[in-house]
Parts: sequence; structure tokens; C-alpha cells
Amino acid sequence: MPSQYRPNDVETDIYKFWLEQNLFHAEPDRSVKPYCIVIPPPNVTAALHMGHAFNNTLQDILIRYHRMLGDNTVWIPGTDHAGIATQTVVEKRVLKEEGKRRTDFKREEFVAKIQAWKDEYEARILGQLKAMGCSCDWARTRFTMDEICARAVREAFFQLFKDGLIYRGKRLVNWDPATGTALADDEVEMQEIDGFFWYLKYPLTEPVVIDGKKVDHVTVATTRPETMLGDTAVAMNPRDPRAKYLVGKEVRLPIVNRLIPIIEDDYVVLADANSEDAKAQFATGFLKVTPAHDPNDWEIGRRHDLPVINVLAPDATISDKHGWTDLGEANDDEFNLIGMDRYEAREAIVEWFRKNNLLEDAKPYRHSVGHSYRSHVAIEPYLSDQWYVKVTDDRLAGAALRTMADDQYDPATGCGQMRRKQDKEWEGKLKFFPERYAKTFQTWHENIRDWCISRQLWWGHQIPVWSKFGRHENRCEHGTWCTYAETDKGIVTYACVKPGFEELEKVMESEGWVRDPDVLDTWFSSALWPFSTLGWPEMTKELEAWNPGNTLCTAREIITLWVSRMVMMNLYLLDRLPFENVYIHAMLQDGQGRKMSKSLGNGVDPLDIIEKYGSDAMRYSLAYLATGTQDIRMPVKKEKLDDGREINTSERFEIGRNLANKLWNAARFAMMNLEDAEAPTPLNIASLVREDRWIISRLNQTVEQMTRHIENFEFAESSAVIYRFFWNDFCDWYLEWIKPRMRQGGQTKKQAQQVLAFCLDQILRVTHPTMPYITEQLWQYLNKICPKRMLDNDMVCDRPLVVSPWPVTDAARTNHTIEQEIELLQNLIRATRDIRANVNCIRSANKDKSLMKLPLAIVRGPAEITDLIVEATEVVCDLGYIETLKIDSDTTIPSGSSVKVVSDHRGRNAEVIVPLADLIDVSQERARIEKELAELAGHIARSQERLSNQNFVAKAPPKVIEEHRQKLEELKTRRDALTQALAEFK
RNA sequence: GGGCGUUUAGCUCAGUUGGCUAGAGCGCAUCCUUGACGUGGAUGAGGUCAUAAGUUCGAGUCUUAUAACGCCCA
Repeated sequence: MPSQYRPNDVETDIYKFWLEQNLFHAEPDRSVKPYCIVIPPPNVTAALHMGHAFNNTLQDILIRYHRMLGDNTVWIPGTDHAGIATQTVVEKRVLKEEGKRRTDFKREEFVAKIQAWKDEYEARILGQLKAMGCSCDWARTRFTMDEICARAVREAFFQLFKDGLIYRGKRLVNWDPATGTALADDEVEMQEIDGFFWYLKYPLTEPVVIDGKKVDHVTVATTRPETMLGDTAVAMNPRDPRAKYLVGKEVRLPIVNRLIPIIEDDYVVLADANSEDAKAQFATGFLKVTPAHDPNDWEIGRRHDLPVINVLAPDATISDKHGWTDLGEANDDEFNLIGMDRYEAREAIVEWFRKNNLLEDAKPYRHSVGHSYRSHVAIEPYLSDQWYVKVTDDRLAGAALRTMADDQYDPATGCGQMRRKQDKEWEGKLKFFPERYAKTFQTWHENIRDWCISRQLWWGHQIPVWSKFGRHENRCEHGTWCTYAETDKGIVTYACVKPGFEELEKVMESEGWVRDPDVLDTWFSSALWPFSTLGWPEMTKELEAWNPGNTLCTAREIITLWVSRMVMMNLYLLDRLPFENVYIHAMLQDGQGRKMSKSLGNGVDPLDIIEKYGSDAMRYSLAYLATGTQDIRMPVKKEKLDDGREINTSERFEIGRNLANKLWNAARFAMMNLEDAEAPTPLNIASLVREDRWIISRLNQTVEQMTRHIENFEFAESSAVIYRFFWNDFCDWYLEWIKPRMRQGGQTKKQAQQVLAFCLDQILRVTHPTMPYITEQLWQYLNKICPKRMLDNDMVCDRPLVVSPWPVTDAARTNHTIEQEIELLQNLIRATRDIRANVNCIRSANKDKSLMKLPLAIVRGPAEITDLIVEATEVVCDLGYIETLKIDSDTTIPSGSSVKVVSDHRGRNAEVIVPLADLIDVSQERARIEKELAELAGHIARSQERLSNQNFVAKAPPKVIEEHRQKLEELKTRRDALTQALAEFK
């Protein structure tokens, strides 16, 4: 074994070993408790980043832990086709490399290009997951567009369609003019934009007299003047005093010369310059109503039955081809808006109003504008025909709310009727960790709107609906399901075809049926992931065993996009939950609190970190960061490698690397000392020496805590617990403690060997889920050297660690008395180390050689303490760097001594006296003692003050008072000892 | 605008039902190449726990307000 751990030498071989032994694979087995996680399928758009590494590390910890528990454990891997994102990336690449656009290709040709990209990135992503050590069941790898998932999509679509939960609607959608597709509400990002409120005058057809003043126009305020071309009304609030004069009158819409009515609607904000509401400050009281280009106006239009005039083409240029006919002056020879981009048109229109003295004002205004999360251009509310899932239906949104655990559901929202339980097994079973995220889930479903699922893209599941004019009946008994719609050109039949009827599809197409060219929103296939991956709609054994799964592990921005939809779909199609626990982890940010992103160049590549620090180091470091907070900061550092590459890295991974190295070396030490170990005999723990019982007690509690923390998704805590035990208890103390016994040989050595082997065994087991590679490697060494290492049985360890059992705890092994005794000895040793360090500090300042050991230390104190120390004399001398340890309860403090006080848990105190006169110029020690005395005096004063407070004594619990009394006693003893010592300085 | 989170040592973070002389890792300082590990060991310095008010015998912890930063939803 080399003295430094070199992860890259170990990891590849170990991973290969796991795969060759097929240890990640599981078959459904109803006799064993199931445990299943489906991976949040990474987008094939790009390689994985550190956020993925974080997400997957935590999943692998859960999976490996449950596999060790003996559960029938499976982790289903796979990738997501990520419709709009992947298509956009490939479009950009093709434009750059070939100078061609998507529309220069046939659909199949272009989809083939995207497919090639997908193949490349899917392979990369799966390779990255393997490098991270993820123990996925690779034989079950899925892709959201593979045949199995595609069949699930077709089946789900058909069922929802047949049940009236998918419908076609003409609505305003969030339109991305750059990519030419509709977006779901949650694919729109709000961005603050510096813009203007433009004040446009619309002339009245007949002037009106209000309060004796003649009024010949109304002024509307708008941030999007170009939409005025599609105005079909001006609205006022009925409470506006001017309303009674104006409502019912008409204005002549400038440019277009359309006559439009003035109507009243409560939605209109009253003008109020003093209001705190920015809208009211900027408002004029008159609202231009453009139903085709604004969602609120759309609603007003519906209430008042207004015409809907669409003045834009899908690329957001002004157009008379999409429903606009009364162009007026908009296409004069010198003033032609047709074909202008929306922003050009905005300027031209404002300019027109200015020229014609109809621009009253323009005020700068900062407001939020929706932008496409993909193309980042401003979205345009746009009227179009789209397919919707009626998620507002009680069977979907209502059911989702009913899954929420009672203690996480907030009944005070006024939506209680949606929650009325129906005696389903899954009601009240869904839990969020941390629980605050339940609120996001609840609010989303209480305010949900129907889900637009069609996307005008080529990359995705094409919508399985064929249409034809006229009214046509269903074909075969079950092959199609039809719905009908009235249009300008007569009735249209929409036929959804069931999966497995490909022949029928061909027949229909030959008869003039046309398939909808659009594809489904990516999240539609993702929503089916927990069961499409298991073979649904076939009722496979896998589906029966692993759906519902156990835990979904994801990021919080996915709660609405994905978690909600998986819950609704699984409930509707299978009448059960996709999973019971939702663990939401933090977002990784750089040192300045910014999201890691390609454009900022602050991302850290997991493969770079694995190369530099090792996979285990990365995993441990990430798990160690997984606290319950929303964000995690990871200061990023640029570094140039030997081969000239520049990478982003972070010092935060050093903790993992150091731990791996320490683990390697502690195991190396242990195994060097186990080479001659004899076969163990069952041990009676009560008969073991104190330090053996101590480490067994500490270990037992560590395993208990680790188990509890992993069960509760407290990864930072579980990581810290093993770190503290392994480093601070096992390495710093236990290994040091047994070194003399190993030299000594005989029975004491034999017992130490047995306890040592057992501890190492248990440490490797509990560390394995977090650091799988190094623990598996060390485990195999240990299996060779010392296959029998249990304390109370002679079980042989010869299986790989990945499938070895998680340790069982035993309350009888925890011994608090022993732990308190060891703590006292540790305090004594620390006291003499401290004195030695001070002595050496002074000696070094005076150019004297530093001391290896203090010649003499004297302990003065009650027998309860000194008896213990006598027993441990050898080790106290060894670890405390003392030549001779004397116990003398009657001693007086020699001139020029350093004194420390150690206390046991009962508050009994002993003094450690170290004569220094021969070692240093004691006047320097005197200064130190005086300083310490001054500090002590402060503490004592505060402590006495508290204890003399009658209120404290009367009201505080007796236990607390007793603790403070003890503390004060200890402080006083320390003060007295130091005072005596000081008195000896002449 | 609504919701959530964060603010504790130079940096990154812990801190359970209020009982604290406020902890860890890194960094820093001093010492140590005694054969597991210098990616190590020993010791130490470093904090008016964002601000203000309140509840309480007692507040980093509970309440209210304020500020800064961040995320989610409109």
C-alpha cells in the first residue's frame, strides 16, 4: 500500500469490479422490502455540472445505504430529451458550422442531427455518472424518447384525451418569437426592464363636457404602444367619476381609424398620483384593451364580447395575415408598418403619435417583462390553437393536494374544498424535506392553470392526434377517440390514436387525415418517468415492486415543473403516488452567491474535480455541504494544470481529499498491525480495558447517529459525524492509545487487534455510501488479512462491501461512565501538552532546544480522580509527553510551576503541577499565569452574579443551577491553584 | 407585489425543545521530519452571533420591526 492515497489508480478498477459482479442490478422481489429511486433524468443538452454531481451523490448515498440495509434496491438511470433546449443548441451549432437554418432541412433530416447530438451527450452523461461512482442499475437505463417511454406517452395521452382531460383551446399563450413556440407559464422568466409608459391620446368621435370642460379625447397609458393596432375597446373603472359621461361613447383609434367603444370594467386601475402602487401612479384611468395581445385584456374581451384582432405574425413582426383587416393608414406608401419588427413598430408608432400631436407624455418606467428561459427574448402573449391538459380538474390538482401530509398542509388558504379526502390509500402520504417546500407545492396547485402541452418544435414526441374536416366517427372499437370543434371553415374532427395502431394511422393518412405537426412539452414525458421507466402501461413486475418509489431527490425550481406533474400523472393513471418523500437539496453557487453557469464561466466540472481530488473526495465534500439551507456557496478558483489546461476548482474539496488520505493511512496502519492477528475469540465487552470499551461505545453511538441522519436526509450531519468519530476519536486517540500495546504484545495486543479490526470494519461500512471507492478497496484488503472480525461471532467477511450489511447497533455497548473517565484522561493529557507547548514556545524564543518531554508532572486531587490516573499512567505519560508522573495529594506547589485544573463530570477537580524552574526563565510563565488569572476573575464574577440572582435561583430548573454551581467551583479551584502557583514565583 | 431563505471567526458553514466561558474545516501563528498519514501531529490567536426593540431569571436560539443579499411565484 502506498503512503498516499491515489484515487485515480483505484477508482476505475473498483467500478469495473462492481459492474462485472453485476452488483447494482436488482430484480423485483416481492418478499423483500423495496427501495426505488428514479434519477431526475439529466438533459441531453450538455454535460453534467457540479449541481448534477451534488444531486446524484446524495441519491447514491441513499441507494447504497438501502442496499446495505438489505432492501430490494434499485436506482433507475436515464436521460431527458429536453425538447426546446436541445433543439435550440443544435440549431445554433448547425448555423455556426454549416450556415444553415432548421428550415433548410426536411424534418427527418434535422431530427437526425439532433439525434446524433443526443447520442453523443447521452454517452458522456452516463460516463460521468459512472465516474462519480453512481450505483445505478444500468440495464434499466431509459431515455424519455426511447420506445418504452414513447409508448407510455402515447398511452397516457390517449387516456387523458379520452377522459376529456386534454383539450384544444384557442388562447393567449406565452409565445417565444425567437424559437417560434409556445411556452408553459413556468418556462417564462421575469426580468426587470427599463422602459417607458407612453401616453397616447385617442380622439372621441363626439366631444363630451365634463365639469364644464370640453373633452375631445381620452389618454391611455401603455408600455407596448405597438399593440394599439389591435385595440378593440378603451376601458374605465365604473367608480371613475368621469365614467358616467364617457362609457358608451366611442373613440377613433389613431392610425387604424377603427371605431372602438369605451366600456367599464372593475379591472381598470384608478389614476392616483399619490398611491403607493406604481400602476396607479402611472395610470390615466383609461385602459386600452387589446384582447389578442395581453392576457388581462383577453379576459376583459371575454367579459365584454369584444372582437379579437391579432396584428402580429409568429415572429413578432406586424402582420395583416393573422386576423387583421382594417389597416387604415398603417400601410400607406410613406408609413408602412407591415413587416416591421415589434420594436421598430413601437418607435414608428410613437413617432407617428408625436407628429400628429397625439403623444401626451412619455415617462420612464421599470417593470418586469417575461422572457423565454431558452432564447431569453421577451415573450409575446400570442393567440393560437394549442393542446392543454386540464390540470385544474379535481382529479389532477385536487388529488395532488390530497396527497400532502397533514402536518405539512396549511389549511388556512381558503382552498380546503380541493383537499376533501376521498379515502384513498395515498392521501396524506407525500412528504417534503425540508418541510418548508411543501408550501411551494401547495400554492402551486391551489393557483394552477391549465397546462399548455403543445410545442411548435421538431424534437420531441409528436402529438398523436390526426384531424380532418367534417364529422367522422371513431374507427375501431378502441383504436381512436374523437373530439370535434367548430371552426370558420366548418367542423373539424380530432382523432387521437391509441398506441399499437400504426396500420390504422397509415390508412387514415391515405384518407386525408393530417397529423398535428407539433410535439409535446418535454415535461409531459418527464411526468410519466416514475412508471414509464418501469414498463407502464404493461403491468410489469418492476412496476408492481417499485412504483410507488421512495424518494425523489431534486432541486427546488423543479417542484412545479416536474414534481407536481409526476404526482398528478401517477395518481391519475395508476392510482398511486410516484414516491412518498421529496428531498429538495440546495443550489450550488459560486463565492459571490451567483448561480454557476456557462455564461459566467464560474462552473466547476465534476470530471476536473474527480481528476484532481478523486471521486470520493468530491462526493464527501458535497455531502458535507448538504445542509438544510437553500443555497451553498463554493468559492471558485482558476487553476492551470501541468498539461496547460485551465480549470475551475475549489478549495472546498480539500476536506474530502484529506479525509480519504487519512482513511487510507489509518487503514494502512491498522492492517500493518493486523498481519499477525490470530483468529478472534468472542469477546466479553465488559472484560475489555477502558479504552477498548470507550471506542466501542463511541462507535456504537456514531453508527446510531449516522443511521438517523441518513434516514432524515441530513447529509451534512451524517458526514460530520463520521468525520469526527474517525478522525478525532479513532485516529487522534484510539490509535495512539493502542500503539504501546501493539509493541507490548501478548493478550493486550490480541484484544487491541480484535477491537481495531472491528472498528475499521464498521468505519468502512458506514463510510461506504459516501466514499464508495476507497472503502471498497480497503475492505478487500481487510477481507484478505482479517476476514473474521466481529466482536461476538465468527462471521467471515468475504463479500464486496457494496453488498455487505449496514452495521447493527447495540445499546448495551454505549457506556457513558467509561466515556466520562476517558474524557478526564484526555483533559489531563491536553493540560500537560498545553504546558509543554508553552514551555517550548518560550525556549524557542530564547533559542533553547525544544523539549521532547516534560521531566515531571504531579497530580494533586481526590482519590476518585487519581485512582483513574494511576491506572493509566503509562499512556498519560506517552500521550502527554511526560517523563515521570507523580500522584501526590499532599504536595505543595514547588517554586516556579505551571498549574492546570482538570475536572471530572461530577465537578471534582484535580490539579496538574509541572515544575518549570529548570526548564525556562519562569518570569515569562508568571506573566502568562497573571493573564489567565485576570480572565478567570471575570468569569467568576459573572458566575457569582448569576447564582446570587434570586430570580435565577427561584425560577431556573435545579439541574441548570447545579451545573452553574459546579462550574463556579471549578473556576474557583483553578483560580486558587493559579494563585498558589503565582505565590511561589519570587 | 406575494412567498421562502440567508446574515455567527479572514473564508465556507454547524449551533437540537432558550441554560454558552458560542463550535468545526480551511486559512493564520508557534512548535514537531518519535517508522499510518506534512493531504500529518501538538498548541494557540481570532467573534459586542446584521441592526433595533420586546418576552424571559437567562436570547445566537423565541416575538416584532428594519437593512442587505439570494431564490421561487406573480
